[in-house]
Amino acid sequence: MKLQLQIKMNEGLFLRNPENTELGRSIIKHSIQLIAQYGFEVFTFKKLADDIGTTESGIYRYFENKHLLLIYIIAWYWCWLEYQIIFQTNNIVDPIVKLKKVIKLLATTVEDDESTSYVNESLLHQIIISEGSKAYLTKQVAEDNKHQFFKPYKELCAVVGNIILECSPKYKYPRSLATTVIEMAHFQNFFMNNLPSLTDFGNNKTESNIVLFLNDLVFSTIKNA
Amino acid sequence: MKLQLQIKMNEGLFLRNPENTELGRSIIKHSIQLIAQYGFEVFTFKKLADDIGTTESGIYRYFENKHLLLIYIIAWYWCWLEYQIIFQTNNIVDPIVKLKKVIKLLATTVEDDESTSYVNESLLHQIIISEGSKAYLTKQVAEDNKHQFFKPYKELCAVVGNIILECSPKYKYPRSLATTVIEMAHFQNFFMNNLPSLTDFGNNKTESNIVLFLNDLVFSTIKNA
DNA sequence: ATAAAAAGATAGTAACGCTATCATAAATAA
DNA sequence: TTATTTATGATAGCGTTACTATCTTTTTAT
Repeated sequence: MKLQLQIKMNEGLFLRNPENTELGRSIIKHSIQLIAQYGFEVFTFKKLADDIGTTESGIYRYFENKHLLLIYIIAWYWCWLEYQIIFQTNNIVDPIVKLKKVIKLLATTVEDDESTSYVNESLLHQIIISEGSKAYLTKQVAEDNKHQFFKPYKELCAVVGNIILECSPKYKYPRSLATTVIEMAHFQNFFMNNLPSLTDFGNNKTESNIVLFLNDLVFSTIKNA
Repeated sequence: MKLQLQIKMNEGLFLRNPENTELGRSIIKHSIQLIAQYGFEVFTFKKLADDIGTTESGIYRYFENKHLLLIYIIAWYWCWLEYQIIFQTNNIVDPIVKLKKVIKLLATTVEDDESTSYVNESLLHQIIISEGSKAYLTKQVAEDNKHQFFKPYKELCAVVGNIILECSPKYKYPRSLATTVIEMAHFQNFFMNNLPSLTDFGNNKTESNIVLFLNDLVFSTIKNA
């Protein structure tokens, strides 16, 4: 059995749906590669066009600008991750086991998902770590938010927040703790690999250490409620 | 008595020391205003030059590019904040009281410091919230780190981490917890004001709520060690 | 076979991110 | 005081970025 996973994206993010055409899928695939390689600031539509073997105008028919393309691929990742979390925690009764699983999924590099042919989740995970917050840390955040561009991220936070509440119904800050865990799953990873003295993982740079840190943080906090 | 606070900045950040000349101080002052107003992406040296009443070449004599200027003003803020923390926690014996004071300083909007004439700390605090992580979330982070551009941030984290250790000598992740508190002091603020459903402060958007959240997070965690 | 949709090709434009040069004004040293 | 460095101002130029526009060719659906 081979299933294809389709994610329904917000229509305001693109001019033409990239999932429907060969060129569109190519844009997604190559933009993930190039943003991971160059970083978002250095990435341009010209480079993307050259890499694909098309022209800038070809890209502009799909995305208004590179900021919306970034939001698109990041939103895609949050959708995909939420699905992973729901799928992988399904049938787990104990909310504590569930929350541990979620933390592990958040803080661990993903393997490339075969059911999404033109998306490399592993590269995308790297992009989330280095570029993720650039999606909303802008002056247009209110405008973008009105268009619901951050809904997938919000939904993921809601899912994580609800599991936190299952574990500890009296805890007062489930959503802020959820965003803390999600952001720190990525920031601690970035710091560990780039500015290790900001972390306690300098001697042993493994993701499992980040998981241990986050587990300790979360469960100490909610136990205390 | 009127003291002038001088902060010794890393010489690699500038071509000509902006603190030593009228134009240099004007560049710092106006860049803080403009970055706060436009956001870093939209901010340009041309706009800065027009705002000051000089030319682009004037700016380029002080800073190689806008990225280094951003790092400069952010590093300046971390230096200033570390000084504030050391000053304001001086003579406090109880490390728990000290740590609470630190969290408050991190998460609360500062008033403009009179002893630093050309820097508006309140605007700078806004810049830290919205643009702070853009200083290091780049592909040049290793290069910039070699030049010690992030030393002030690291030092601040070390100071906070040490106070955490004073409170709880057995706690295993003092530095990661320090970066978590510092980053979340700013991210929760950004979320509260721009994407409030990511936090638990939607009904009552005050910084004191963020302080309460962070206090609960930190003290639950280290108590548990 | 025909129409519609998608892609390719090319051109153009304002702004951005610089570098270079030359003139002038202000501070300082001989 | 004169000479000289140092800082600033003014202008020009260049390759790239971030688009917009138009026209042609190819692919796909009816």
